[in-house]
Amino acid sequence: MAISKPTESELEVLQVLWESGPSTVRQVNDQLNDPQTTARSTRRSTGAPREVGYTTTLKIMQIMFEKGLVSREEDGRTHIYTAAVSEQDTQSALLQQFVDATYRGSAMKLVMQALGNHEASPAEIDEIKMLLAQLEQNQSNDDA
Amino acid sequence: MAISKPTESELEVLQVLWESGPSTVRQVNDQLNDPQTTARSTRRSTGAPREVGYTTTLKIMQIMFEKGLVSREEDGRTHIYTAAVSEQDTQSALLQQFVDATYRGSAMKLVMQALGNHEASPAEIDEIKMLLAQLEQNQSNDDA
DNA sequence: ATTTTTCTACGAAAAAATTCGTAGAAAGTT
DNA sequence: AACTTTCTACGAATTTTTTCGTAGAAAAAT
Repeated sequence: MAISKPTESELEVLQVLWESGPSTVRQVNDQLNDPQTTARSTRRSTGAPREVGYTTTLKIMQIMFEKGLVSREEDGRTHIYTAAVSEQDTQSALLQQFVDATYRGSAMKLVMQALGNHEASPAEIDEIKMLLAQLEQNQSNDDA
Repeated sequence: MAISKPTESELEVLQVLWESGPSTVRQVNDQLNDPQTTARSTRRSTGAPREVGYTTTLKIMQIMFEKGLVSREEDGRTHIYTAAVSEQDTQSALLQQFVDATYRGSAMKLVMQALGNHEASPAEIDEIKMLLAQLEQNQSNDDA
């Protein structure tokens, strides 16, 4: 089955779970409200860093549980939530949708723009070069 | 002022306007309902290719007009709509948000994944190499 | 000239996503 | 033991986005 697309809020929760590992609702909610945290980009950039209510986060995580995006385990009175979808797979799925919706399917256009916008470090550039070399390698193998 | 983030549907309309140029509501709606068209990826991939009603498209475009996402000109009884935001700028803005939301700000991770997933052609790889060379060039210039 | 089609405008229903209040149970505090 | 805090569950209000029905004017077709 395909990965059910998480909403914006659900993705924020997943980011926390991926980054911090299994967590309680309280821990996730604290992270979301922590202005230091790198996640919660959308909210952060939109002016006032509004507080997310605890029950709001709870509700979202309960919905995610129903959808199978997270699993949970009882620990006494509280629940410990764990991401049930991998970061890689989710990112891939979202990336595909994003490329289709925003770049009409042209992944290359996206790559070029991302590279152009981002100001890559030499190390990063080298990393990409290596990946490219690898891709070329595979290509000639396919021909043989 | 920052570009107001278009919704999914609004983006679909923009794609048509960017691709086909100034158009009437009728033309845009026809495009959206044309299964040949490359746009409307999200909808297409989601099972049945449901028809979008004319007044639905009309309404969306009217809202976009109010938001300033499109401009329009009267031509007799009908309106001819034109994208009021550039494809480049919009893509850049959306890309930024997407990178933040999905890759916690790491554009490189996105680039690597996009390249890995996509199966690039030799020509495309060359193009990227050139861009990389250019980026390196700029970098050494910065040092001087 | 009458009928049919094709527009826009408008409002509001429907659907999706987010937010939060309240209640009750369990744990922790004083 | 009484009080306060901290959980979950649940339902519902809010907000955002999408969809469409209806009305009336203009144009086109018969």
